[in-house]
This record gives sequence, C-alpha cells and structure tokens, in this order.
Amino acid sequence: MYVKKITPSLNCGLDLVGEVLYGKWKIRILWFIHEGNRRPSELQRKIPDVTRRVLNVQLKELQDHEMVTKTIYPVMPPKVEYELTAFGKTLIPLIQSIGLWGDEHQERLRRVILSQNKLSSARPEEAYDVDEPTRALLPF
Amino acid sequence: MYVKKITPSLNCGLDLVGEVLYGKWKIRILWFIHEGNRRPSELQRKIPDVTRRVLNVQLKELQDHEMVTKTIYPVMPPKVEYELTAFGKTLIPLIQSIGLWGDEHQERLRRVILSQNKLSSARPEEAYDVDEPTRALLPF
DNA sequence: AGCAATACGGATAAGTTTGTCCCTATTTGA
DNA sequence: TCAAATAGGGACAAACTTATCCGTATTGCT
Repeated sequence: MYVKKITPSLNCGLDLVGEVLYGKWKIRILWFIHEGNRRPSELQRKIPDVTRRVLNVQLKELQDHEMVTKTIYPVMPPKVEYELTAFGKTLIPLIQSIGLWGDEHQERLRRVILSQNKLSSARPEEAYDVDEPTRALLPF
Repeated sequence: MYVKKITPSLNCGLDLVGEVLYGKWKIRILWFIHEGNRRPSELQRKIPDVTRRVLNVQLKELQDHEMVTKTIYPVMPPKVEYELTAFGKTLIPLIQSIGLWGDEHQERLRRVILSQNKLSSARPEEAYDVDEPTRALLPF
C-alpha cells in the first residue's frame, strides 16, 4: 500500500472533507451504494470506467474513513456487501447538492472543460448515451 | 503546460463538478477570494502551504473554467486582482455547506484520517482497533 | 475440460498533480 | 547599495493516484 510522504494539512473543515472525498470515483461510489448497489460487482457495472483494482482500493479507503462498512459472507462463490454507515449517510445530502449543481450547469461546464487546452485533441465525440431512465431525477 | 492523455469521463453532474473543483487548493482559493482576498499575495498569506507557482497554476485553471476573472493593473510594482464571476459565486453556498459539514464532524474526521495507515509513520501511537470482524472468515 | 461469475491484492507502469529551483522586472525603504 | 515587495513562468523533480497485468480460489454451466 502506498504511504504518503507529506502530511496533509488539516486546518479547516474543507481540508478534512478533501481528505475523505478525494479520489476519482469515491463520490460516485458513495452515491451508488446509497442507491442500493451493495456488491462490488454491482458497483462495477454502474461505474464501468473504474477498474476492479481501483474500486477495491477506494472502497477500502472509504471503509478506513468509516463511511462504509463491509460484510463478507463466507460462501462460495464469494459474496460481499457494502453499506453506508450513519456517518456516511450524513454526506448524502451534500453529494446530492453537488450533483444537482453540476446538472444545472452542465452545458456551461462541459463547454469550459472541453474548450480548455489541457485536453488532448481528438475526442471521439458523442461517445455517450448518458442516463438510464431511473436516474433522470437524480444528480447523475 | 501539461496536456492530459486520458479524456475524463463527463457523464454526470458530479463528473463535471469534479473537473472544475479538483485540485488540492481550488476550493479554498475560491473561498478566500469570496472573502475578499483578491490579490495573489493575500491569497498566499491565507494559504501558506501552497507555493506561488501552484497557486498561479490553479488560479489559471479557475480562470479557464470561468470561475474567476483576473485584472492586471499596469502599474509598478505589479498589481493583480481576482474576482469571482457570477458563475463562480453560485458555487459558494455549496462550498459553505461542505465546509460546515467538515467543521461539524471535525473530531471524527481528524481521527479517521490520522489513524489511517496511509500516513507516514511517526504519529504518536494510538493503536486504533478499527475492528474488521467479518474479515477473518475468508482466506483472502 | 473449459469458462464465466464471484472476490481480493501484489508488483509494476502510466498518468497527473504538486513542489522546487531558478530566472525575469520595477519601486520603495532601510 | 541591497533587501523586500509585487507578479509571472519555464524546466524539471518528486509525490501521488490510477491503470494494467498477473496471480489466488470455488461453484456451476456448457
């Protein structure tokens, strides 16, 4: 496991939140668990872009940060379930607000992100299909 | 300037927010500008841990993302001021909520962050039991 | 017998962000 | 005259995160 060499600054609330929410997929992992996707394989189907390896790593960190619990059922084939802790649940309204803000401003955000020169050209454009109908009302 | 090789996924609102808010100092930069610290030197005094170099880089990104504007006064010594755009201001309530959540839970957050083994050594003991009772059941 | 599904993680590579070091310039004040 | 304040940025190094590739194991279906 990677060990940090630089101690993070933990001066204010924002720093602290950063520490537990930083991670490319963490917020969405929390959201999908909140939606009832408890098993790793379900989560991976919901977030196809994440690899299983990284999904495991980030779930482990969420666990260490007491955002989720993990239950391993000693059956074969293996079965594992994650759940939000009470603490983790207190984050859900925040995540929802963030997602809603992103949705409200999605055209503008997409524009400023794509027109920024940090992206390497050649976007295959229109890769996406976006949302499953059940998700239409939610931040995604 | 660094150019990304991997196109980020921009499927949902949360992805989009991630793109513009990701960055170790960005949220705090926005907050301090909101509080009236407009000049780079003021911002650096507010966030001593960030280097000037990185502060400039992140300010530039916020500018590209239309979160802040930059005004250069042609005087000597140089004078520069940043301000939130109307768009940037719509983020402030969100940032405030996040910070408040972090403040409310700061003891717990500090504990789980510090007791986590990703931090390099030398934290004054405090064993930390964080039981993983279910773990023992499977051979992994 | 072979393969998919379930799940985990070490070693290593690639990608990305952040930090360090150095250079540019002018004015004011010690 | 020299230091400090103001602001910017190129080249590079270090730190950190994420991805790839492999290996472990069992059950059940074809």
